[in-house]
Amino acid sequence: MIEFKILKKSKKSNARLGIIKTSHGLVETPTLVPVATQATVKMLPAELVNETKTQILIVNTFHLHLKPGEKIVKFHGGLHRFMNWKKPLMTDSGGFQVFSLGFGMDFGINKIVKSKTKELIKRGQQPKLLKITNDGVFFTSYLDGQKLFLGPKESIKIQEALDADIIFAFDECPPPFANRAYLKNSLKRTHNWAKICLDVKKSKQALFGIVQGGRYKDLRIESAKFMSSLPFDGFGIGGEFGNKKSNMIPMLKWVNKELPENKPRHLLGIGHREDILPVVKSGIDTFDCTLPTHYARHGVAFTSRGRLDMAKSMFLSSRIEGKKPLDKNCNCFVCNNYSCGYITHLLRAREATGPELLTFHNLYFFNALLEKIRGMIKLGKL
RNA sequence: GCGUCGGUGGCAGAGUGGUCAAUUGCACUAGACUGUAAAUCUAGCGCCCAUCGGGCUACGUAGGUUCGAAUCCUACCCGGCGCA
Repeated sequence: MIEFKILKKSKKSNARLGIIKTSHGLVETPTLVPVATQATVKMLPAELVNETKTQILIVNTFHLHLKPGEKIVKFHGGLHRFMNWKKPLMTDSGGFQVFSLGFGMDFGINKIVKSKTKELIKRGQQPKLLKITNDGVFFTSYLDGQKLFLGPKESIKIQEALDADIIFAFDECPPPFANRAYLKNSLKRTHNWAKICLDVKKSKQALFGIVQGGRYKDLRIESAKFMSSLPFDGFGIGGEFGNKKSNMIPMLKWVNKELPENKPRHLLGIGHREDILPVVKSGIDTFDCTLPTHYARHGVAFTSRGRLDMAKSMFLSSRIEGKKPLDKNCNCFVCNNYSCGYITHLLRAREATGPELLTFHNLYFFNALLEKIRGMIKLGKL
């Protein structure tokens, strides 16, 4: 069970300041939900994640089902105890893997397609490594080739065993350039699965339904209305947003307009630095993104002076750059204690501490930013 | 001194008469990454012009054999090892 309270609604935008109350504590919204796919934020022990101002994490059902299996997690007392995370948790349903291990992999594409692409994927078309049916999805495990099946029932059962505070309905995250017929069919399936998820769930966990519909306004609105009509505790907004990222904000506005105001809205898998403000202004309460942690491992630091590729030799040798912290406006222990030059050295020497420090900083940076945004909403400035 | 093995691009290390500007790894440079198959992937990496491509100089040094040599021969220089 969760409770959602809106503390303030902006007059300048659709932004809202809120609190999600769970049995593991409060989540002040809007907030980033860092990603802990395999029950860990890569590179950081839970104690350190806790010090990045992180309020809630999202863990992945698909990955934990494969390894170590939900029974093991349950044996250890559920996710919170297993991973020593005392604050709130979400689990994703595995729906994203329908895309990322399916068409995403086949075509080497991401959710947001930047180049102009013709509609490639037609109704009935199937990805190579998995088969999508009306009941669910047959996966071929990338770990050992074993066949496994994940549908709404299976996903909910696994998520119940994992025991996060908030769980998501099993959906299909459709590929960015599926044609309308494909998307319509996929949406029907996702809607059907949403009802099954609600029927099957026995636990007291909060269940969020996921709005899909691709880049089509009518499908998005239809999906938002459909999900709103069901007794979900909150909503996720997922999928692709067309060939241009600029389509995303209008889409969020269509959808958020239809969703009930008193329930939390989670945007799935979005969170570049420049996306955050418009997303919050559109009325999103929470959003998860691998960006801060993922890019950290690739040597990228997010700072108040922009995105820095810390592996570049200039940070090592430049007298000015080299001695500075990553971000003089940041108050994290990395910025308080370490220089750019040192971090660059660690990255180039392939020392794990490099990505570790960047992961910490990036999470702190994003969380501090959201804290600031919450402050602005409170003061009526946003 | 004699014998022997070897000297290849920033490094390591393939190639051992044409398909070699030279496999591969590292390093370096650039790019990508948004519900994580991701501490990953892609590309470039002798010099010069260039769109495909073309030209030049290169495999210790100097000669030679050959239509053609990083690859064979000779001498020299340098290094490892063995024997004096």
